[in-house]
Amino acid sequence: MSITQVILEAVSDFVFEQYGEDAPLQALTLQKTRKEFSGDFTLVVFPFVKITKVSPEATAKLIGDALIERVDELQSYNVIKGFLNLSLHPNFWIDYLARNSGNARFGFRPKGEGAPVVVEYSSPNTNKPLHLGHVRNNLLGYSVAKILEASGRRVYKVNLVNDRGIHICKSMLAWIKYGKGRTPYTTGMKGDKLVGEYYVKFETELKIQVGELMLAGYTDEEIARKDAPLMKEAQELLRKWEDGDAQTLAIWCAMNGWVYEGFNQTYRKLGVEFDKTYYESETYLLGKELVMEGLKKGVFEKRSDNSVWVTLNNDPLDEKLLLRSDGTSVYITQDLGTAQLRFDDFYPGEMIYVVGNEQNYHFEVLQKVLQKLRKPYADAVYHLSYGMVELPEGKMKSREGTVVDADDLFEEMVDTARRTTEELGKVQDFSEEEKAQLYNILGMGALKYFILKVDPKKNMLFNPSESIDFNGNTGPFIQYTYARISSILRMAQSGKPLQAKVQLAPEKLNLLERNLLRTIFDFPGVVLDAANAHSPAQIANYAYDLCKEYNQFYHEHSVLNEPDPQISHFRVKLSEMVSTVVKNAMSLLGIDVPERM
RNA sequence: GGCCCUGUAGUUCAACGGAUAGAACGGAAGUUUCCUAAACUUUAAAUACAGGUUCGAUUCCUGUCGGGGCUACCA
Repeated sequence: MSITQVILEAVSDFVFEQYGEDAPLQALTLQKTRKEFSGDFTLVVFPFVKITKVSPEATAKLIGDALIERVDELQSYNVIKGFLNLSLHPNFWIDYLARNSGNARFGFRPKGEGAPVVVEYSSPNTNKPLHLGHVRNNLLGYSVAKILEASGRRVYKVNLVNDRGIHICKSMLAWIKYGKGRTPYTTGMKGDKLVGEYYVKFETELKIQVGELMLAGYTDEEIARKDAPLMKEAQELLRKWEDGDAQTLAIWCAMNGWVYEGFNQTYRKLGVEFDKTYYESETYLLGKELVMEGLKKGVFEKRSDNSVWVTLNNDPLDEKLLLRSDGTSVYITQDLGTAQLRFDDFYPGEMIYVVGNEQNYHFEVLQKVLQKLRKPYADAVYHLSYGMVELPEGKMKSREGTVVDADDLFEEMVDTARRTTEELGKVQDFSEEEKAQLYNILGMGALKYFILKVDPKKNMLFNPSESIDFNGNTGPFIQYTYARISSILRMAQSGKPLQAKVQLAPEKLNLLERNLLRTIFDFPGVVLDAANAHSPAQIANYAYDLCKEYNQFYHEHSVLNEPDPQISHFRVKLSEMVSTVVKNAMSLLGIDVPERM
């Protein structure tokens, strides 16, 4: 039982024994004592006043006295207004370090036996290269998966590639017409970039045709778009594809292959990975079957034109199309199929979809449709909805060319890391390979931290003209703290392994050391909270706080130059513990930490 | 129109309904014979507005105003 449980149990025992009432459950929580007051844990006593019938101060004193008597680890308490600040005996903290020192998995739970979680993220289209929006998605998905794993869940990371549909046919068509047989191998271009070019080419050529049609008498641009020869051809290509036309499929395969090679490069750079990749081309048919199932069950309806619809909330305005009149599937059709497939593959207790908040409605609909189908996994669907990444001038728009390309961004970050590091001149003895590795760790770390420290559900702003900072509340700040500790540990060992034993006379424990231990103590709980909230931001903020505190300690107190050998060794072990927590926290964000920088 | 999200220093982000709303960047002023100054210290600067619930509201509720998204036989 953890010390917080011990204390809270003592509180509730005391209240019950003394007043014959159960303490309000909501009141039985401890918070971290704020810096400006002395103490480790704080109990807010206002909710107890009703029971004790005395003032908040008197109530706090009553509970405080009772706790001192009942909990051995407690040394003292103080009362400020209705706040009861509890201080543990220094021995508790010294012992806490001793108990956890050397545990490389501190803060992580072992894998549990419960139902697994499936986390879908990334989910790219094969007609466009990845951009900053995808970067947020990938980082969030990967990190949430890691955090859930650390909280003891079994996790499967899956990707769902949108590899079919009219948009793919557009880039195929443009490549057939204008591509002159260009390939990534003949041009040296990254595959996703090459294919993306033809998607753009389709749009520009289409625009020309639409312009001609408008001149020829069309009044509605929408209709002109639909009637344009290129659009007709694209639709024809889609029909050929669905009919299994060999030549069409061959081109489709080849072009998607190029794209996957490109994506994989980007994924490698990002450091994300998947346990399984689904392709829409392989799941949309199952989706159609589910629609048929719904028709049989009578929860969907077929119209005279053969299209299939579902009515939600008994509201005729809330009708959604599930199958087009020509029998082809729409977005939600294949999502029904993949949900089923995923359930059959993993029997998950939770299916997390990392998808932007512009699709909130879509996922509401998906869940309701699954409920109508009475699928056992309907309630397991969880949409991890995240806000968009905005530029100073607003939303990224591919048409206006304001999209921030993922690969370009990575390159810029790594380049900034190189320049910054070279200016500081601390790693001149590094080999070229070590340097390249370091710049990558730092540049990508800065980017990942920048994105993950923001609450997922909030929109965030990215300003391309101001590069991401390397000072202050940033990834490199945290990496720097880690590198500094590593340096101390190297020197402390200097050949021989560190003495494992932690011991210290209680009166020698100073305030900053105590603060650090108090913060380290919180890490396992932060991991669980972050898992419940699906929020890497909580991990990021925690890591920053810890590093901030360590840097203060580092500035105030010397570790290796401390004359008292017991204190010096204690500080080495404390530093080692901090570095473990920092490394573990950053690993949950998918961020590497360097031994030197 | 309907539905959903969101509004905190100049800027980018924090704050299970709890104490004097925290950081960072930028601004101002400092710290290096001492384990890495990508650090540390000091300083000015914010809860859009109006009600309500509560011992206590940035947080919950209502309204107004501002920003974003969705409301396709696109994905």
